[in-house]
Order: sequence, then structure tokens, then C-alpha cells
Amino acid sequence: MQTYSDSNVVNASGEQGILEAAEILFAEKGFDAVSMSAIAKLANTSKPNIYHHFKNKNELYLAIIKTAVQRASGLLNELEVAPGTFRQRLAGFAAGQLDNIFEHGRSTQLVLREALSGNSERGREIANYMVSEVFSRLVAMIRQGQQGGELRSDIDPTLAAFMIEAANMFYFQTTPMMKNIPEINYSDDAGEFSEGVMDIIFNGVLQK
Amino acid sequence: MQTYSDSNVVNASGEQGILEAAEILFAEKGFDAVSMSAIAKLANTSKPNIYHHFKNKNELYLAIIKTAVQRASGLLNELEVAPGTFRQRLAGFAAGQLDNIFEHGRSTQLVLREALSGNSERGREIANYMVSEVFSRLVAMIRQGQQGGELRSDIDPTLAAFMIEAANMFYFQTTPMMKNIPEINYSDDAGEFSEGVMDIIFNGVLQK
DNA sequence: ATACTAACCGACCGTTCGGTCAGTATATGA
DNA sequence: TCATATACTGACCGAACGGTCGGTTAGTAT
Repeated sequence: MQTYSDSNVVNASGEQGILEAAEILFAEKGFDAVSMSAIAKLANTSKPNIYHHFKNKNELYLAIIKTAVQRASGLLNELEVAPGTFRQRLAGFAAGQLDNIFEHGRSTQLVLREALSGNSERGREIANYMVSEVFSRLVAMIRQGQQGGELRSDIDPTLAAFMIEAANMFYFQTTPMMKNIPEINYSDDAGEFSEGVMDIIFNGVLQK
Repeated sequence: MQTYSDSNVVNASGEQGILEAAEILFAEKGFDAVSMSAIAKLANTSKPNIYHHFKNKNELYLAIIKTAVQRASGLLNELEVAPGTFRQRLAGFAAGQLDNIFEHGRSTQLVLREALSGNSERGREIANYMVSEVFSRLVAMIRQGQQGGELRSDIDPTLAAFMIEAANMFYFQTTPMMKNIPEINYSDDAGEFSEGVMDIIFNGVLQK
């Protein structure tokens, strides 16, 4: 079986190399299925050296989650909305977020896994961050559209935002397995997918 | 921390009890984080007795995934579309699937985790099943709506189906963490959520 | 009574886990 | 040149892992 860790090679050395190796493995298999020995091997170092740089397995994991979240946050700020009509800005936000997600697939997978895992307070922290930073920004944008009269005022803005977020996240989650399935045309073009989604969100599917 | 396995008690004995205990734990923590000893303890039996009924850990896991998939399949057949307008039938399908998902949350979580895990051929098998059984049924329904002239013919039916599926699945995945977040109104009423989703899918959010 | 079997268990196996310890290599600054 | 600190390692630890062993029940068919 072809896996991430086969094709990825860690070039950095020292602490950075350990972090890179750990990120690759944790993103691929999750916390429990990754051993410290495996991380050491991929990082071309020894297990005790990992413990020289990090207190224990959990703190190493936390360090990676933390940088993943920070990276996601930073990239979200770059996504500052370009000028244009309301529709363009909203569609741009959705498409831009989807690009970011794929560009930093490992971080996304890590954060998503942690946020959806249910238990643990880490998960709740990350979830709160995701909602307050990403989700509420989307909701605010949609509210503006309602106040400007461009959007129906009888829809719940959080629901519309949720549907956009769901489409993006589920697309990211299912893309690996959708590759093997014919009859789905958008699976290799995120831009095309995002366009189609926003068309339906804006106009609906009913014949007029 | 409150966990599934604290609140759930396995009453059945013998092989059935083992299956129930294993389903609870696997759904909660995933394959790697569950030990055979933990399963034996929750099932009120011994580890060797598990090996008397199942060849190894992997076969026990497979047995559970298998019944989970079969259960999902059976319930989908019960969801045979009631008479009514096209809109009612499509909305009924979406709402019914969402109900099923929550009613069999453990199975859903297991199957979803396995399908989205990426690697392993099991995952691909399950994914193929989910697509061929659930997804293509949705697509067929939407195609009928297009042929009947009720739906726009310029939208990709697989895309519309994907959005409905994404809304349902992401709603299931995020509900536990959405409980803690105010300003979201639909998070405790799946019916209300499904209605809102289908309203947007049908009519879009633009003011007319 | 006898023979057979499914269900079950305590004790144990080799292996791997997260983590530790005592010590080595290397660079720097006085 | 010597002290000090950082980066790093082979060898090892107790605990827990998946899995097996020999053996005990309890029921059932003959």
C-alpha cells in the first residue's frame, strides 16, 4: 500500500525535522496509531532525542496541532475579501477557503480529526476557534448581504454558512475516495466544484 | 470526562455481548485505541473467550463494520419513497436519512470513520458501497426531477446530491461540538435543519 | 455412565509501547 | 586548553499490547 510517509521525506534536521516527521505521521494515522519510534525513524534521529526536545508524546502532538491551527489562522487573514459585488466576495471566500484547505492538507486533516473526535478538551478548544474565526466571519458576510437586500431575509444566515462549510469540508474529506469513482466530474477541480456549489446556494435547483 | 462506554452497559452475553462491547468502543475511539482487554472487560468476559469467537482483532472489527453497513442498507430500504410531489419525496429522503444516521449513531460513526480513513481496502469497499447504494439513489431521484421539468437541467445532479449528503454528514459530525456554541438555532432539531437545507437547495438564498 | 462439544478462563508468550538513564560528540566562550 | 551546555545515542525499563496455552465447566446426544 502506498502511504504518505513512503513518499514524503523529511529533510530538515533537529527539532524541525522531528516536527515535520510527526506532522506527517499524525496526520496520516492519528495519535494512537503512531509510535515514537516511527517518528524517530522518519526524522532520521533517535527516540531519546525526541524526548530531549519534547516532554512527551502528548506535548509533541500539541505542538503540531498548535502550529497547524496558527497556520490556518494566518492563511485565513490573507483571504481578506477582495472588492467586488457581494456574490463575488462570498463565492471568493468559499473558493479561497477550499484552496487553503487543500494547500495545507496535512494541517487540515489534523485539525479536522481533532475537532471531530468528540472527546478531549483540545477538540473543544479547536472547535471554538474554528467557529469563532472562520464560521462567524462567513455568517457576518451573509448578514451583510441580507441587510443590503441582496439575500432573502427569511433564511438563517448560520444555516447558509453551515452548508457552505459542509460542502467544503466534506469535499476535502471525500476527495481521496471519490477519485476511484466514475460519473463524478468535479472531483479533480476544486474551482469547478466551488462554482457549482455557489450556483446552487445562490439560485437553488428549482426550475423557474 | 464523560464517555460512551461509561454510560453504556452491555447486557447481552456470549458472542452478542462481545459484539456490542466492541461496537461501542470501536465507534468511540477507533481501531487502534481499543484493546482486546478493554473489550473483554466491557463485555464481562475474558480475552481468550473473544478469541474463541473471533479469529483476531481485525476479524472482530470487520464483523462489526459488516453488520453496521448491513443495518444501514436495510434501513435505507425502509426509506422507500412515499408518494407525493417530487419536492416532498426528495426532502423526505434527506430528512429520513438524517434520522437514520442519528438513530444508529454508533454504526454511522464507525462506517464514516472507516470510509474516510483514506488507506486500507476496507475503506474503499465501504466507500464504494455507500456511493452505489445511497448516493446513486439520490442522484437517480434528482435526474427524475430534471426529466420531469421540475428541476433546472443545467445543474450537475451528482453535485446537488453531494451537497445534500455533505449537509447531512457534516451535521452529524459537528452536532456534538455545536451543542456548546450559542447563536446556532438548529443544532438540536434535525427536522428543522433538514427543512432549512432543502429550502436553500430548492430556492437558493438570493432575493428575487 | 460415556463421549463429545461449545463456552469459557488464569496464566503466560513474544513484542512493542512510552519513557528513562548514563554517557558521547560537538560547538562555544573564557 | 579546559569548562560548560546543547544535541544526540545505545541500552534498557515496566507496562500493555495482541495472541496462545492447557485446562475447566456445563450441557447434550448416545
